[in-house]
Amino acid sequence: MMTRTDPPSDGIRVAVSTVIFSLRRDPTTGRLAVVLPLVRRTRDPHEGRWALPGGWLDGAEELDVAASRTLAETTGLAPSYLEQLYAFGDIGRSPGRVVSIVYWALLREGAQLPIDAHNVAWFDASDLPTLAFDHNHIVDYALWRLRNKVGYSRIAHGLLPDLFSLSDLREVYEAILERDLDPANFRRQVENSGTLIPTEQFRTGSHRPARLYRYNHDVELAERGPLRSDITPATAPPVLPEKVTT
Amino acid sequence: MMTRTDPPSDGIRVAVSTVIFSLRRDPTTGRLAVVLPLVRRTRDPHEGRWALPGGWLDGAEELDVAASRTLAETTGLAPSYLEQLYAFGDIGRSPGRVVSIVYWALLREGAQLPIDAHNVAWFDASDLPTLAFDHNHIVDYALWRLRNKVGYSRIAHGLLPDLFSLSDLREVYEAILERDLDPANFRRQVENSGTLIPTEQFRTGSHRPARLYRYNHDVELAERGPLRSDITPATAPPVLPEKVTT
DNA sequence: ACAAAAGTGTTGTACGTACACCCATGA
DNA sequence: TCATGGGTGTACGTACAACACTTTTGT
Repeated sequence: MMTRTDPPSDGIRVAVSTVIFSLRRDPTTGRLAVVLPLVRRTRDPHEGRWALPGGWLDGAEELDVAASRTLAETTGLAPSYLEQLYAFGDIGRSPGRVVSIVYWALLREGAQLPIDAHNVAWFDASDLPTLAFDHNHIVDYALWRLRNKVGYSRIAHGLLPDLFSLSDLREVYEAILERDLDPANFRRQVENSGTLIPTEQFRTGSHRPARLYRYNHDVELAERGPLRSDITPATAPPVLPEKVTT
Repeated sequence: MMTRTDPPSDGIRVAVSTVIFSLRRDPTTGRLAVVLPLVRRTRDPHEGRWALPGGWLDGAEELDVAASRTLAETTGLAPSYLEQLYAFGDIGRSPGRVVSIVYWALLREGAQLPIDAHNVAWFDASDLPTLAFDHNHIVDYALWRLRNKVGYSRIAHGLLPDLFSLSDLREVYEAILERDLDPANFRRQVENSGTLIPTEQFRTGSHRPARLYRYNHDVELAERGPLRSDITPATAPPVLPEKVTT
């Protein structure tokens, strides 16, 4: 960059938004569902519409810090996983020229909004209203990434507490993928992956007690390639498609 | 975004850069290698160092258009594939605050630089000098993405001409993955993928003639999820059955 | 005892890998 | 004819989907 002439910063503004996923159990069906918090806009563009939490990037603030701040301000909680999703910068997506660096994050199941949270609410990811700006599109993409990534990484653990049963974990997968998985096969796959540490604790209360497992922190939650080399050296696969000029 | 107070555009500037991959046959070993064009910086930050082609984002220019312009200005050619890589925005990566939206692109084999190209040169991707800014890091990440993506998409075709033999295609994979593949197994895998159309043309000239194939354009070069919904309607995300690497 | 979830066993299919082997051409 | 890359056949191992089956609890 900065190879050409030097007329920078037109009226271009940089924002940071975050798609925050968590899980909530539907009281009627008893099944887990992917939910996300949205904030109601209280000012000009798209006032009254629900939108992703976010804000302008501070000139002295790292991108991921800005995303975390977003999260703290809306949910009062720290994400268990945070990853850059995409930079959305289409000309027509907002009045003026706004480039939004969008992150996506996971919260452990059962996260509660702070009681003083006004204009913030949880929505079922598969049943969203029309959102502000291109945020429906952004959520669609984030969901696609989530569903993809759950297939080749262990991010599902980012939605669970420290101790969980294999059924808990399977339910997370089923909620994300929106289809049932075979309990027997699921057990074997996850047991052979070497990422779970069995404990001697069991969840009792109904039927046969289920052994509780703990996540093996020696293995990263998700491979990220050479990004943030201070966290992940190098190994497996990520994902992210787009644009074909062929 | 834009949910908070409204003090936008600090001194933040937005740049667009592109990592452009192509292939070149090493004259001595006869093997294909991944190469990319770099430009020598002629002004202040990191003057004299090699850097990724790029420039400031124009306020009226779409992100991918800016990336394509970059490509045209440096190589004079149109990319066969273009995809956003990542938004790099660390505070210390450049004097002032610069957020770089980085794309990566593919050029068909044998692309030539325009004869008037000064301060532009091709480099072997696995043998780069110290580049300006964090560009070594960026290229590492782009290479990682390329190697990953070649495993689950057909982007390798973006590096080949219209007609190619199976050996040509295999050589592309071998160059990207930096390891030899079994010709017999490679043939079957790619034949069973349904993405190649055999022609009645053969490449003659040495030994047994090799049948030439054409890329089946009914199949996308790479899965792209819900991005650019004008191209990908609402149906066709990726593959990904059960698989749990948790 | 019964229902239901926890957990084990077994089998068939699909697919990748390794490698032996035949085919067609230029020199 | 021989060398070489093009192309086919086959056998083995792993991974996974399907599903029958056993175990352990609460009621």
